[in-house]
Amino acid sequence: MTRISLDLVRQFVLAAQTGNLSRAAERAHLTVSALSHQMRQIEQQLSRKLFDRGPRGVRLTAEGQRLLEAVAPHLEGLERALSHYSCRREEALTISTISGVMSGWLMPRLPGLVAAHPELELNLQSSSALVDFEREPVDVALRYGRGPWPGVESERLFEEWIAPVAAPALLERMRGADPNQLGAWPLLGDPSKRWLDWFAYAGGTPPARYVAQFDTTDALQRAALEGMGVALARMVMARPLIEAGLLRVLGERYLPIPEAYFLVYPQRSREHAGMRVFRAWVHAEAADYRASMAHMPTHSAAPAAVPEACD
Amino acid sequence: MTRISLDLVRQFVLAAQTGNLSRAAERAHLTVSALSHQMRQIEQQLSRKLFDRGPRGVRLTAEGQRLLEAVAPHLEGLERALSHYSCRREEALTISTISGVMSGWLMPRLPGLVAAHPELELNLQSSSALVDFEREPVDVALRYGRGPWPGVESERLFEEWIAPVAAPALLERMRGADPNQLGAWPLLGDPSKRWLDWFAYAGGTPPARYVAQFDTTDALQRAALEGMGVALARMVMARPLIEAGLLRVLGERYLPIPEAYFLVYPQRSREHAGMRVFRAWVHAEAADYRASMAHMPTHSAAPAAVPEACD
DNA sequence: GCGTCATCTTGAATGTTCTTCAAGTCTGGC
DNA sequence: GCCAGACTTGAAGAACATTCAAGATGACGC
Repeated sequence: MTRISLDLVRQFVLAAQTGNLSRAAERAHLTVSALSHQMRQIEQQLSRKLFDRGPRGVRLTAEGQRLLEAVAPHLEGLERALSHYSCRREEALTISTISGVMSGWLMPRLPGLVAAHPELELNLQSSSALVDFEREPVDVALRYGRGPWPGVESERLFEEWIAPVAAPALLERMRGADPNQLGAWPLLGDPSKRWLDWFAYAGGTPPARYVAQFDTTDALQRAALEGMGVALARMVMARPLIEAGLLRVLGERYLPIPEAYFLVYPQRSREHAGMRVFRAWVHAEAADYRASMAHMPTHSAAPAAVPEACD
Repeated sequence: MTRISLDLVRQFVLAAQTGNLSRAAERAHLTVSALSHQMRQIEQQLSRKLFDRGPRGVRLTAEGQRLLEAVAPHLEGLERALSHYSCRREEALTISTISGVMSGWLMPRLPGLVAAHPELELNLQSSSALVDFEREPVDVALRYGRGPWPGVESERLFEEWIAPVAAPALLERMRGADPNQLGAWPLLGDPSKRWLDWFAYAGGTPPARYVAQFDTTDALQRAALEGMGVALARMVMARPLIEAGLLRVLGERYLPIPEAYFLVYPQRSREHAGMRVFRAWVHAEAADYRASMAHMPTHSAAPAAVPEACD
């Protein structure tokens, strides 16, 4: 027995409840001819005559009535479930970024946006992988990398700097050590492998080994906060911690890296109600952030060997 | 928002419950590639990532899990409803014919078939319209007409005769009238308009008007039984009543007409389990019936003007 | 009985979607 | 590092869906 197409069943219910193929076809955005073919097809699949056709529309046969009663409640439940599921709140703007950027840059600034625009509804998501805008209900992402990326809009927001940071407790323990001779300090492995770049920039000898290796920036940062060692931190994430006194920068230098932060979104997001507001706000905040980072003592550094892109 | 295809939802549930696209594709009788495309499509339609793909199969994301839970019960209900509905009992042979033939010819003989073949399961349907074998779950029909009909097998069973019949009560009331002078009797209109043929065959003058007109043979027969008038009856239907004494033939003559009875069935019915048995039996019964009708006094008559075909 | 109208049907042509094929990617286990 | 299993991807071909145009049907009004 042939598998009955559920889409055909759906059309049958529509026709049955409308009682008129012409009107049902309109509702389905088809010609009456297409619907007529469909009804014939389902009758063939079921080997049953479901409608009596007449010049005043169609009437269900007894069997058609039975089928309608059997399937309509389930179909309704199914449609309702799908409707709930796929009904993204069009008014909520869905923003995605990695958790470090979320907590270190976006969240501290968001109260300003919410205060200025109470009508905005935001949906915030942390993710460690690049957003697939085709498959995921994300409207916009703050993405770290070298950009631009194909198929999406990529608007540069601000650069990134790295510097060695450590917890006050560690500094206390290493009281007599020279903060410019990092080779003698307990260093935490860098997920992005930038210690060599740092030593090339600042001079000195890299250590033969690190205290531990980490696969995410979050884990690295937590280890640094615990005083496990010196981390080569990204400023966008570390800066609030530094300003809070939870971490200290060793020395006075910051190394700019080729990666930057971008506002990334697919074409479809242009039409989103909150997109214009959010985008303008992010660019303004990024400009402020760039200005506040402008007093950093910097030199041009050689590009890092391995590019990394994260949302 | 695009309408979600229910057939895609069904495939999603299959893949989700199988937890492996390759095996699910086998179950769906597709290549894994087709299923992969489908899963991608539904993810796009819903703008959601439903699966995490891995080398050991697929795992539902949280959203995929939510969707599964939301739709699975309804889908199951729908599939069950459809399954019940479309599940013809393959072992039951569905036979259709008009009610007069059903009661006058088939039913009186069926006990013989059932006794000889207790394993047979029959589904009997009366219908006044020609069976549409494409749309209706009928395996075989006894059809009246001139045959053959396109798209189906048409096997001739036996001829048909007509004769004027009346109830004993009417005969009693018309005790002094000549049964060969029907023009003087109260005649019931014939649905097939054959009174003119009869008078051309038997002589005499048709009446200016009939007692009443009827749109079906059943109604005509009932009126005759009530003694309303003389009906021009078809023997296949009237004969049991005549043999029961409920109706009498006026005179000694029977007029053969061009229409006959056929066994009609679509190609697909050849494979039906009970078809061979039923078909052989019907042909044997038809042969017996033809033999029993062979002693009827008959002449060749002009063909009737309007052909009629009924199952 | 005839004409009109609304509705549905039908077959063929055209457009769209689905499936397969072939090549590729990814990951875990050895 | 290699291999196998599982899934992905784009293009080609197959299958299906829809439209178009002509036709059929039945109810209604004249």
